[in-house]
Order: sequence, then structure tokens, then C-alpha cells
Amino acid sequence: MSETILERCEIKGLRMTNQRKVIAEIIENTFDHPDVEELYNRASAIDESISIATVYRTVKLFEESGILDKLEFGDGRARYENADREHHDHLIDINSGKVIEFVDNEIEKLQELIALRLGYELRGHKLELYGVPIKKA
Amino acid sequence: MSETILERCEIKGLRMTNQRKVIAEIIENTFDHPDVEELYNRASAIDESISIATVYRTVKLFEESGILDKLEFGDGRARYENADREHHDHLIDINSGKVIEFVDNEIEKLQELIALRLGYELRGHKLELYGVPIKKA
DNA sequence: AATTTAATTTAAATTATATTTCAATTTTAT
DNA sequence: ATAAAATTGAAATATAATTTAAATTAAATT
Repeated sequence: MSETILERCEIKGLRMTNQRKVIAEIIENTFDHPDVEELYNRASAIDESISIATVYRTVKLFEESGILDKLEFGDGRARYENADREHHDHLIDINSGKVIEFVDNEIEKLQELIALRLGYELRGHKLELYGVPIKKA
Repeated sequence: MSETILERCEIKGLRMTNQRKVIAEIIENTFDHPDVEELYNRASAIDESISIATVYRTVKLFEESGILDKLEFGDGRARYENADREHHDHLIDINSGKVIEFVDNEIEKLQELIALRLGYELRGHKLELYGVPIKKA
């Protein structure tokens, strides 16, 4: 997490309008995984005039520029997170919808290996665990 | 793969209309991962009168009944496969779109373990590897 | 086998998510 | 400051999926 999203956008030569700065800053400082509607709500609270079309356009642009990662947890809405973070996967609590992030190096290495065995060079992966909390006795 | 889809539907007490039988049979005998549009095309070839609304309703019903698994490979279209198969994950060739199925017991066990460590009982998971073919020298 | 009842079907309308159009505006370069 | 180019907001459009309602079909009952 060396540079801010804004800095990375500038490095990439993206024109940084006020709307994009607002959206960049929201994602920079959030710890959850907002969808476009939620980003729009948060952005509107900062800049009343921002339109939802711009939010859609901006997350798409940012995703294509490798600034954001797009997540899809199977509910039809795309969610976004800062791409410039230690890689991690997600565990989704199917009762509450809560999302827990985790990393496991063993599983990362295994994935590479499996791809190799199948004759592929791994370029990316998506691992989501779906579970319910274990109730303690 | 003990029973056919039709048999499992009957066990579950689903009313098996001709339309549903057609869709069940298509999925029973396919080795790829068709989306609704494709299922509709294949179903139409068998029964001209079937409507796409019925295909949507049927895959949804089948999915909710645990007859089919819904897959989402990030292109916006849901794909379906017979749920009554040995569990497997998918490797997607990002050049050709080709989908390769694989199973790795080590990775399956690791996922359970990771969920447990996080205080969760694993109920399901989604693992997709995205890669490019290794070109041989 | 005919009748009744309830579920399912089709076609069209509707919803939800995402994208595009275009005139107006803003940013960047000059 | 000015010009050129990209971006924006609002509305229209696109795409995937769902729902509505009248007509049909399947299953249960007689």
C-alpha cells in the first residue's frame, strides 16, 4: 500500500476530476466492500451533484486500470475494493452477509501448482468460502 | 451420479412438465456450461414452443432445489451444471474461454481448515483459476 | 375416463444492474 | 486566457432476470 489511489491514478495518467477524487478517497478509506449504489450514496454525501452514471463509469475505469478489484459474491451486484493491497481471499457469512478477508500461502501455492499440472500459467483466481459461524458451547 | 435429473426432480416432488423434462435432459447430457440463452437455443431445437421465461424459471427452480449449480465466471451471464456430480472446481482459459474441471483434495481440505480457523463451518465455496496455456518449446 | 383443482406455461411487461448518448461542462495544454 | 480534448449529468438504452395474468396442462379426484 505504497501510494494512494489518487497517486496511482495520476501515475497512470488518468484525468482526476473532482468526482473521481471523491470516489477514490471513499474506496481508499473504507474497510468493507461497497457496491455501486452504496458508493453513490457515500459520494453523494460528499458531493451532492455526482451522478450514478459517473460512479459506474469511474469504477469501470478504475477496474480496467488495475486500481480496483471487482468482486462478485453471487447476489447480482458488483462490489469493489482497492486493488493495491496484499492479496487476499474472502469468506462470506451466509447468515449475515459479513465478509472476512484471509490469506493462506499454502492455498496460493497449491493453485499455481494445479494450474501448472493442467498446462496453464496462473494469471488470477477467485476463491470464496461460504460458511456459517460456529456457535461456541 | 446415481439418479438422473428427472429422477431427482421426481424424488423432490417437482411437477415434471414436458418443458422441464427437456431442460433436465439437456443438462443431463451436456459436458459444457451453458448459459440461459444457450439452454434456450438447445431446448427450442427440441421443443419449438418453449419460452425463455420458462428456461429462466426452470433453472432457478432447479438451482433452489439443489438439482443444478449456478456458476458465474464474471462475464455477467450465469451458467448451470448438473449438481449431482463429483464436486470439482474450474480453470478458465482466459484466451479461449475454455473451461477445465478439476478436483484437488488437498485444496478442499485446506478450505475447511481455513474456515474453521476463522470460526466458520464451511457450507460451500467457489474456486476459479484463470490462466493461459503454457506453450511448449 | 371425465372433471376438478392447482401448478405451470407463454408472451408481454416489469425490474434490476449496467452502459451509452449527447449537449454542457471541466480539465489540461497552449 | 484560450482552445482542444476528455468528462460529466440526465436520460435513453442495453442486458439479464423476474413477474404478471390469462390460458394451458398436469395431477388428483371422482
